[in-house]
Amino acid sequence: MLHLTFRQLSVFESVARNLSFSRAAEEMHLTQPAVSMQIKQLEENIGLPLFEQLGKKIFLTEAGKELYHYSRIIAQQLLEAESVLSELKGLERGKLNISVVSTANYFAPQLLARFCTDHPQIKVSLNVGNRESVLKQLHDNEIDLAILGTPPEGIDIEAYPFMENRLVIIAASGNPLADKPAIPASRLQNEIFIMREQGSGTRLAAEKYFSSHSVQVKTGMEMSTTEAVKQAVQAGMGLGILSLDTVLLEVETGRLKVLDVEGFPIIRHWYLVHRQNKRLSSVAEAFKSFLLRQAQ
Amino acid sequence: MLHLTFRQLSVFESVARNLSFSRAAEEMHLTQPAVSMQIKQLEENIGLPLFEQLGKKIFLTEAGKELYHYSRIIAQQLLEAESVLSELKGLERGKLNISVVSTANYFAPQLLARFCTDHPQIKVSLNVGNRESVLKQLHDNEIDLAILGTPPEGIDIEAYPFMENRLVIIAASGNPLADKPAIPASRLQNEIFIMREQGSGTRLAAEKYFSSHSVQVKTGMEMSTTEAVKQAVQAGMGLGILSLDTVLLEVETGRLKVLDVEGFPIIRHWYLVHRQNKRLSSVAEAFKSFLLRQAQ
DNA sequence: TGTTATCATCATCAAAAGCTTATGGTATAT
DNA sequence: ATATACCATAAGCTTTTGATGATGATAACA
Repeated sequence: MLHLTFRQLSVFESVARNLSFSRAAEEMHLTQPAVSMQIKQLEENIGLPLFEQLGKKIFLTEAGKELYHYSRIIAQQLLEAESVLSELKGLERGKLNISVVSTANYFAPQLLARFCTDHPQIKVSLNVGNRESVLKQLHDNEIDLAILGTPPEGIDIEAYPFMENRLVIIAASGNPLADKPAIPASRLQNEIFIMREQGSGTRLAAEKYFSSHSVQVKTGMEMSTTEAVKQAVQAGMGLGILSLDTVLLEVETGRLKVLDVEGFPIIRHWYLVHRQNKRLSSVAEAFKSFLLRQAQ
Repeated sequence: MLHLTFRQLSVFESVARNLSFSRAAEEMHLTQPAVSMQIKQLEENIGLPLFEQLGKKIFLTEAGKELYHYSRIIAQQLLEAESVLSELKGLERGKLNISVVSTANYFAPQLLARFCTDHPQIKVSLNVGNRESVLKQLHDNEIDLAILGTPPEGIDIEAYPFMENRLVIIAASGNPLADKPAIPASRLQNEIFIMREQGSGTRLAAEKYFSSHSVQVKTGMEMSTTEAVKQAVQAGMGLGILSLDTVLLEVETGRLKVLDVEGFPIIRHWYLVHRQNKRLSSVAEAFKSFLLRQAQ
């Protein structure tokens, strides 16, 4: 196996370029014997002469020419690596791997878009999934950051709230409760609620509300997506509890109504989450502080 | 400037491939702390973490992935360089730069062809020129070897005779001297000779012959090429003195006759020549000994 | 012919590179 | 809860590396 050193190669490159040991020595701020020694060692390593001296002049041997070729390629690659890495050090380049729960998909893209405008060279990989799959990705270290409505229990996690997550009760615009002010919790007794599936953060919060207000509601209908809940509510099949963020558009256009129920909106938060001890890339770090600035 | 070592890179490559410090240590016959230290130094050099540890597992950071990419390219180039150089060490590859004086062009190609048959991978650059230009190339170190009829005077040269160079007097087939046996030197008195230009080795030898045999000949016609001399002689314009090697074909077909003159053929030699202290490539060395074997 | 430019060699020294062993911390698995 | 698998860190040692300055040899140059 060839055991060269970068030092040897770069000295060699200089000598080959200048076709002079002395010039190379000057260029590298060395004495001439130092250069001679490096070249000698290199030649011993390789087992072939690289230069030949005829009179005052030196020439590259065939082997020297070949090595010069490779040493330039290698130097080139090193330079390139250096520049890529130093870009990575700053914020000029890099990739942000982030996953968000599907509910967050209603606002996360805008946030990312704003971030990308500030850092145009950055690549983003945004994953949308249900809570479970996002947590798995986090655990498998496939992503740098995640956005969740409820930080997971595991101690291995750091979670930062960065935005309010207002849960509201929505109804179709034709619902009798629509536009009624100050609806008491008890009025919800026996109402039909379209819910997300078991395990969703929103659902947990809703159930906590119902039990703490001692209200029994009918929760037979389970939808696996927020969109399905909205559709069902809009069709008048019952009431829904959702993040305000996910229904902004429908409320604005009057297709859905937000009910003014006692104890609502339930104010929760969106959390930016990453594994503890995770060494965030500078990009991820930047996005994190970008989001946390939003918190104020 | 990035100051990496190949050691660091190769250890890094192993760790990145195994995604384990301990496996890499085994693979490289090192202890695990040794690996840790190499990686740590590498990370310090670069200024970025290359791995992150989450629990038992380690992962490449973004920077690590980039560096892995480059380290593989560089390793690849090194391997390639290694193989090219080791081929150069043997006789599998390489280039032979040789120049011959134009006269030698009548036999040099055959010699080269035979040599190439034995070493098919070798590239040959054959240059044909007059003596002056060949000597200049030798001096400028543009060629490894040269073939000359007369070794130059300079002390800076090594010359090896390897083949007889018989100078003969030729005449057109209709010449009255043709086929006469044992022509005395005096018979040449006042004959017209077609000669090569001043400075050619052949001409020098011829003039030496004439003066030592006290013969005056007419040497008005100077030709700059051997071919021109042959044509002129064939046309009956006079006699010529040339290397036997250059007229073999014409003698065989009867177009030219070799005269049986006293003191002829003048036996000289073809010389293989290179600069003193020249570090011959293994190919050149091989060709040299190939030619010298011909000498026997 | 002497002067100059250029590379090789030698003796010597300081710095660093590179290891190993021992030990410690932490997350995972049992 | 304990054991295990991993990596980090520290101390100490040897070897290698990289340089320097002095000196020498040789070929080109003037």
